[in-house]
This record gives sequence, C-alpha cells and structure tokens, in this order.
Amino acid sequence: MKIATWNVNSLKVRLPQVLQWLESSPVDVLCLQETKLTDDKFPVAEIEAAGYQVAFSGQKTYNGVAILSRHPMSDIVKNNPLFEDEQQRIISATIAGMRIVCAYIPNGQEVGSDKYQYKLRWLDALHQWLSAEIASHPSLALLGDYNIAPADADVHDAAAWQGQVLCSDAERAAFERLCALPMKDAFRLFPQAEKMYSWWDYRQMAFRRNRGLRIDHILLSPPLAERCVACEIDKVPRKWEQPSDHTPVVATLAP
DNA sequence: ATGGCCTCGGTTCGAGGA
Repeated sequence: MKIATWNVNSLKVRLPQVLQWLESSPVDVLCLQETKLTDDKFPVAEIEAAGYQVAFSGQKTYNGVAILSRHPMSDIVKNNPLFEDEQQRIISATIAGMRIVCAYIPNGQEVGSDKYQYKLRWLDALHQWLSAEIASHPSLALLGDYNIAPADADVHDAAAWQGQVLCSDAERAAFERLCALPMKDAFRLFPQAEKMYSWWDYRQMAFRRNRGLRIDHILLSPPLAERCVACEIDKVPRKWEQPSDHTPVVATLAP
C-alpha cells in the first residue's frame, strides 16, 4: 500500500504531469494540494480513466485539495468541522481501513502578519480536531503541504531561514504538537540522505542548486507507523518541463 | 544591493505563494 502527497500548484496546468506520474508510480492513494480549481472544473473523467476514484474540494484561484484512490472511499469530509474557513484546505476519507486526511496548511506569508496568525489558529484547530479523529480512527495519516520545515536539517540554509516563516518556533511547536498526538514523520522513520527537500523556489535556479525546504510531510498514527517500511521524496517530477515547485512524497505501508 | 519565478484573473499589473 503506497500513499502519497503532492502540491501540484494548479491541477489545470499539471494534470498531464499527475497522470504521467501515476503511470510510472501507481500509488494507491494520492493527496493533491493547490488544485486551484472550482469543483465544476475538476478533471474527474481523466482521473477516473487512469483508474482512480476522486474526492475534491476546490475554490476559484487559490487553495483546493483532492484525494485520488484506487480503492473505494467512504465518509468524505471537507474542511475541519471545528474551524470556520472560507478557504478549501482539507479533505478526508476512509480508504482500506485508514483515515486519510489531505491538508494544505496555510503559508503564513510573514511572521507576525495576519496570515501568520491565521496559520497558527488554523494549526491549533487542526490539532484539536485530529486529537478526536485519532480516537475514533486509530489508523490515521495526515498528508500534505504543511508549510513547515520541522528542523534545521530540513532547510538548505538554516541560518538564513532562522525565525522566518515556515521555520519559526511557533510553527515548529505546532508541528511537534501534531507529532505528540502521537504521529510519526514517516520520512524520519528511516535513514535518509542529507539535504533532502520537497520544495524549491522557482527563482535563482534553486532546484539545480538544491536550495530547498522539506515542507511536505506524511504523519502516521502508531498503527500505520508500525506498518511503514519506506518513505521517499520523488524528485523526478521537479525536473520535468513546467514543473510544480513541490515534488511528491511517498510512504509505503506493509499489509 | 536587490531580486531574479509561476499562476490566476483579467488585461500588461497585483496578489499570493514559500
């Protein structure tokens, strides 16, 4: 069983790449963020033709999330019932006995800004909601673009990013609170090469210079963490023409 | 020294991302 997450930065632009990636990496579940599509424009037929069922929650221009699954999905829930939000950032479903939560956590723009305060409030509400969700669904996975680099090892230049948005103490503390639910960062369950990132700025040839951040994560509740046998960042799609600035992260679970 | 890109909406520039 393979579950994956990918911020595609517009599914309209990236649909061919998503289909191409699924062909070479036929994961069981793929969580997408930043689809940037209203629901009436979602490419249901193309995705179903590739062998996936799909659940989605979108809006115009910004945000938007989706879950693609080779297995039946049930109990689809949009957003966090504990947090009133115009922005479409969460969708959840039960798949093969797992509760899959696909999240696009707010960016926060700049430490101290209104958007940063919204991000911290949003993360508090996420923690509160997931704490109850895990109680009713012990096998839960939170996949998505967290917009948080959990530690300095996840940052190409920790000194330059120190205290900046995505790396601030309050954001990292929120990540740690999610880990204390408890949940495990699937990527860190295994030895990994250094300087492994999931996002690189489009500017400054950041990808070629590997000036990136690891901000896309798969957190697993204990029953799933015990089944997890691998977690990999797939850098290949970031090398394609007209790529997303993020690249997929994949976790493999034993039966 | 600064900012250098991409997407969208909607018109050639601003907002937002990270």
